[in-house]
Amino acid sequence: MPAHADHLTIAELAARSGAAPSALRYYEELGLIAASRTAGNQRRYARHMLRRVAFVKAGRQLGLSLRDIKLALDKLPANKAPTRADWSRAARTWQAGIEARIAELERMSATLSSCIGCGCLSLRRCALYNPDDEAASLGPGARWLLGDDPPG
Amino acid sequence: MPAHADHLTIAELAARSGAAPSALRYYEELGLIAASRTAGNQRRYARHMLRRVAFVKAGRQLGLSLRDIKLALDKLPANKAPTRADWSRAARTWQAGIEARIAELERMSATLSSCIGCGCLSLRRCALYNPDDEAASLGPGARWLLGDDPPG
DNA sequence: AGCATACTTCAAGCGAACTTGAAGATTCCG
DNA sequence: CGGAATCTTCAAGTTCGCTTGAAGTATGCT
Repeated sequence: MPAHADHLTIAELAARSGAAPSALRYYEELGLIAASRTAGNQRRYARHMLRRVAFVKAGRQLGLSLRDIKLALDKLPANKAPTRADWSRAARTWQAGIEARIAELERMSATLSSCIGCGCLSLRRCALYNPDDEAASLGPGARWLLGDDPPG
Repeated sequence: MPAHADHLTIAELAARSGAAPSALRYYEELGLIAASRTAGNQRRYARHMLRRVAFVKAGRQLGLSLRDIKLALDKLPANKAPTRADWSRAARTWQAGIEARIAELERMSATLSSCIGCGCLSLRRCALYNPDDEAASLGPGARWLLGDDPPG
């Protein structure tokens, strides 16, 4: 079952991408990748599909849903090998998101370590040792730890 | 249905924590939070449970599973208000993980921007424009983008 | 041509994290 | 004490991202 010239069988694509065959079929079902078919209805993948699968895995690693990944993939040509510029555009889609996520984690990390390091002197900002009544006074309460702004 | 003195009804805890009542019951089922009961079997939460719920939400925000969050929560006293030191210990559990995740995202971000910025001169390290054959030569292929080390 | 291996579809299952709905009990304001 | 609003349990449903299995077909070496 070695691949003919420039096409990969599903097992080959699976082996090289690190995604299971069942996952690849699922991705196809969702429209993230595509395959041509042999006379006998078996999938054959163009080599550039490998890159699409890598892109999917990268996105998953970033915590993106397949739906979001598809949005990025939809911007590049489906049936011919994307150019370097195509991939650049797709990758750029994610830069802002990654940076935002990093900033969020750093904020979280700072919040947690201020609780740890300072003995919680800054009660107004300490989500975990914030007196309940103070948290309650903010309305929905303690929500600001989770994305909203702290109260001042 | 305002809360008696120092206990919260499930709706009150929900409103103040931002978690749905159904989620709170689910958390209880998993042992992340606990409640006492009225004579008529309704839940009443001690105020410090608000902090536990905030901790759960913080963990979810970090991308942790409820199972992992439980592991952290299990280290602090279940039925009395944890001390500042207790919370510090619990929060410290997550510091390393957050930092690792930040590092991972930064690595990812760098990989993607090298693809974008440099015109993919560094083909050996560019996951998205890596020639297929090179990726294939690494065995399972392109996996290093996703957590393993790059090949050199 | 024979035969092992790999492929196909389709339906069902799974685990995580909840939500929804039904049927019934409780709480508490007036 | 009446009754609306809230609570209870329990079972089932939902979305996501797959995996598993059954039943049947194709591929490709010898």
